[in-house]
Amino acid sequence: MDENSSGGGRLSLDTTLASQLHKRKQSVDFDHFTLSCRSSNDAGRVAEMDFFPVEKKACAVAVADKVQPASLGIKKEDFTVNTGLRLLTANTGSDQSTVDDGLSRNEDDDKENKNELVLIRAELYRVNEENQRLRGMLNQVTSNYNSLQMHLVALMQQRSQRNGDEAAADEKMEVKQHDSGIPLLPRQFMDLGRLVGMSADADADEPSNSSSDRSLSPTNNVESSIVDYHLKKTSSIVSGGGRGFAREDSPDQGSQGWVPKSQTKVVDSKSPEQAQEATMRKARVSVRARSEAPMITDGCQWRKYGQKMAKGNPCPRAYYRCTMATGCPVRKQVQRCADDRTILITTYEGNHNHPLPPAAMAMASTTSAAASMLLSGSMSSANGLMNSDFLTRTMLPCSSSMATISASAPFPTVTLDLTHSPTPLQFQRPPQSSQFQMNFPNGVGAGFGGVPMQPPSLPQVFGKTLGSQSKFSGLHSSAVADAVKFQHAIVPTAAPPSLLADTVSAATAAITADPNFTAALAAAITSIIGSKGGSGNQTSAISNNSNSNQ
DNA sequence: CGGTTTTGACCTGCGC
DNA sequence: GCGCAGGTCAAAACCG
Repeated sequence: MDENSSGGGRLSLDTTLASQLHKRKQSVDFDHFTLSCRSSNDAGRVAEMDFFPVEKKACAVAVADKVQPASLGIKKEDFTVNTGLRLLTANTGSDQSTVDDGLSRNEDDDKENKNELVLIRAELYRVNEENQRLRGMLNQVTSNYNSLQMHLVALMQQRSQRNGDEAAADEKMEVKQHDSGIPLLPRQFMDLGRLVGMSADADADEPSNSSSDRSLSPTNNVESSIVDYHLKKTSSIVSGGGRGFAREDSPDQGSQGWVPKSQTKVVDSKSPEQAQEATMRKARVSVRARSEAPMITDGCQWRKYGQKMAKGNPCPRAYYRCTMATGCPVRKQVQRCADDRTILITTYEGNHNHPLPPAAMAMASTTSAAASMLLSGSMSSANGLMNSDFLTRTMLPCSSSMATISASAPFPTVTLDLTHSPTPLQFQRPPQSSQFQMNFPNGVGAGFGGVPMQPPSLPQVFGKTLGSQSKFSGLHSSAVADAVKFQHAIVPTAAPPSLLADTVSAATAAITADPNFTAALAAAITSIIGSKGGSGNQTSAISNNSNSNQ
């Protein structure tokens, strides 16, 4: 746990506070608003920055409104406003001017100031509460929307099952559309989008976990709910078991943790179709990132349990198991790219069966979300089978983050390629660390740096964009594809609130993960303002980056 | 001394 | 059935 997070939490500030300060005639220069933050483990060190640049004043207020103390991992009692403001507001005005006015008057002013301070605190607290209440309402609405959407999907699936020829007809239509130059959405992708929405829905439907609750007490509820949704949905098909990297197919196994090989054999009585289904669900999330370090920092504790020379790669592949809780089924493989040794490929599988620290939440929820997205896609086509001939491709010039969804058997894999175009949110750890931090460019799925993302992160981002905002420039059908690659680029026209929240969260991730607070915060603000403006840089792409490892 | 890493052996699935 | 490759086990070595 990075203790800096508590210091960073004092960023929280809103318009009420600003107006109160204005009333007090403290000439707070918002053009050069200096905010101080004291790190609890770094006493005396004050990080300062020009918090509200002139041209972004308006946005800055919104930003301050969006930066939830809860999302920063701080408690309400840490919500001290006076510390930073008093110290470093450039021209503190009355407080200091009273020095010459005599002692009694000074005391009166002090009392008055204290009273006002109490009021400000109360107001701030109230606004914060209201903010969280609104978030809860938003969650509720989203939940309702998603459940309706789920109903719709279910109905549509029933319909498509009734009509066996529908799939063929759809393909014909798609080809027809393609010929006519209309951007079209392959059937699988439409289903994928919808079901991804359902993933987020499963998350949102979790009754006892409002967003505020989750943000205050980070657990793995997010990811488990997302993935459990799919696992529950397929539990009648998937009998679990199997061998190797993905043994935790069934939720029961997942919750019980690591199951010895001998025990997994018992449940291995399934038909070939079921076996195929099970295989399809061994989803992995692979992360490609440039690093000289042997391993990326994802907030979890890992124990190496094996190393192998993989075929076609001179670099050995290392196998790690999560050791944050006994029996945690999560594993990861780490290997350097054969083509470019500076690229580190980390492949995650499984879901944590224990509470995660904020630092681990980000990666866990992201990988889990990506996996669930993949699983959604794999089971979403009408017959529950992946059509390996679909190859959809769109590469947009502004896309800076890359993700490949490879559904090639036996392990469908989402590859997140972070080796392109570094962004403001990408911070390197200081040299003394043997590991490094990374973030999704533009905050999409961000949070690898080690701080909680807002719960419905990746699935929501992908789901929404896949479902409603994506534009396919073309459809390419290939019968010789040895690996199924869905390629998809997304250009949101405006950042949805959840995305913005994710961005903020990602920004806080960077802040708490990186000692260079000022730069991190600047990057965060830039990121947020960029997404608020809907300038189109909130771009996510699922593209064809072949993972040589998979 | 307990936890982690190393490394060779072993197991299983898959293709031929 | 055989060989190969991926993945895991577990004993030994290592480390703080």
